[in-house]
Amino acid sequence: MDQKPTRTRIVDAARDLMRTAGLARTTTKEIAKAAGCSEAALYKYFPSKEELFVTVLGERLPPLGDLLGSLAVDPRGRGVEENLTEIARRAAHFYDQTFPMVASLYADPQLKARHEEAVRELGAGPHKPIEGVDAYLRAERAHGRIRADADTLAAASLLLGACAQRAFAYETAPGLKPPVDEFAAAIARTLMGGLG
Amino acid sequence: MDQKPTRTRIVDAARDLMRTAGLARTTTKEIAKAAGCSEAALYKYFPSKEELFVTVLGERLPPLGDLLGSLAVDPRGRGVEENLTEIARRAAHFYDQTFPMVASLYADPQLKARHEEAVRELGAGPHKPIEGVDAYLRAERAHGRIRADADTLAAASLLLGACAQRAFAYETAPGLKPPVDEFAAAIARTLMGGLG
DNA sequence: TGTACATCAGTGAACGCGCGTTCACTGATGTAC
DNA sequence: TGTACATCAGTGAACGCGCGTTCACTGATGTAC
Repeated sequence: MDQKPTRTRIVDAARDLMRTAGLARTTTKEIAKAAGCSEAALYKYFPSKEELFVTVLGERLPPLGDLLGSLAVDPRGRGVEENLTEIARRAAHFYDQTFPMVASLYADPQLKARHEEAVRELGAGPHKPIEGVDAYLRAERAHGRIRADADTLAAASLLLGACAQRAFAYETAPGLKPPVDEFAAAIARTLMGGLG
Repeated sequence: MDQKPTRTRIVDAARDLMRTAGLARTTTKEIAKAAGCSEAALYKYFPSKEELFVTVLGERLPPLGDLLGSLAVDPRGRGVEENLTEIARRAAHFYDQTFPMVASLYADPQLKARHEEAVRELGAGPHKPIEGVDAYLRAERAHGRIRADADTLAAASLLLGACAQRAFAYETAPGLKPPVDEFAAAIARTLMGGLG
């Protein structure tokens, strides 16, 4: 049984620890142990621990923008509410996966700034999904499938905000956390129908 | 000019550093410098640095629940959309203030667990504001001021989720961050009116 | 009022530990002739 | 095919630094008689 290359094992191990053990407990010693190599080996592939972290954030954070793009392209197909449900489902899953790692960055502003700079250069960023859904909704509006006076940016903020918040709002009461499917359907329906 | 008591200065200094410098850079040395005392003085008031952090989180995190409670009590008064706008305004401000500190906790699961335990014992928690708004909306529904079939929990998740997400979604593009007042009004209006 | 002692908030200097990082080295694989 | 050397992935052990924490101490204030 051949192994994955050492570099890959190191980056994967670092990502797993960042997700589960927290940034502060993700030491070079722990990374090396999880990757099955020596601490010294880390420095054959990365000039510093910070550089390894930046690499993890750049290579191992799933991009959300793509999924939304593919939906936005096709204005026909299913109903708007169904599309919003699907968007919400994917977004909720995405935030569940990435939130702990991204939140960790608030503990280390220097690393956070480096990550944000890298993200900016790629033309990405946490506001991009909002813009993506906004663009999708504007397309639907142009086709007359939602109200002509709808505030598409506000609607996008509501939908994705609910999904993001779901990732951390139930930490102290995990039993109350709504299942993804029901949650996605409920917020899409409510957003479409309104309260008034 | 008399000073505040040393203990107060220490807790305030720790809170300020946690907010601005990040958990990882908030060392006993920096706290002492900011509080204008020696590092040894910290240990006259707190048995450990972690205990000081727990104290900061317990004594210096503004509670959001109260504000919502006062609104929910009064079913008369202004219109629902106005009330939702006010709730959103307060929530957005609250998350702007507290998000960086709470997010930091993801970097240190041990501290995070201790904080969550303390919060749970107080009967509080990040899902409580959602429940508060949910309760408010159910009261409005009982008075016939919103649709009889409205999903109040979903609506609460949407409203507060948007406010929470606003606190971090514009980190890479601060110029795009919507002003609180406009933002609150827009999401309340959109939530009331719906898209369909 | 003066003296002897107790209390208390706070300090400077040191301590040990774990961290990120570096160093000199090894053993396996490839290559020239 | 055998020999001498080069390359390369990876290591064990050490290093220095900054961290949280502790220690013996000080100087000011209160108190008993």
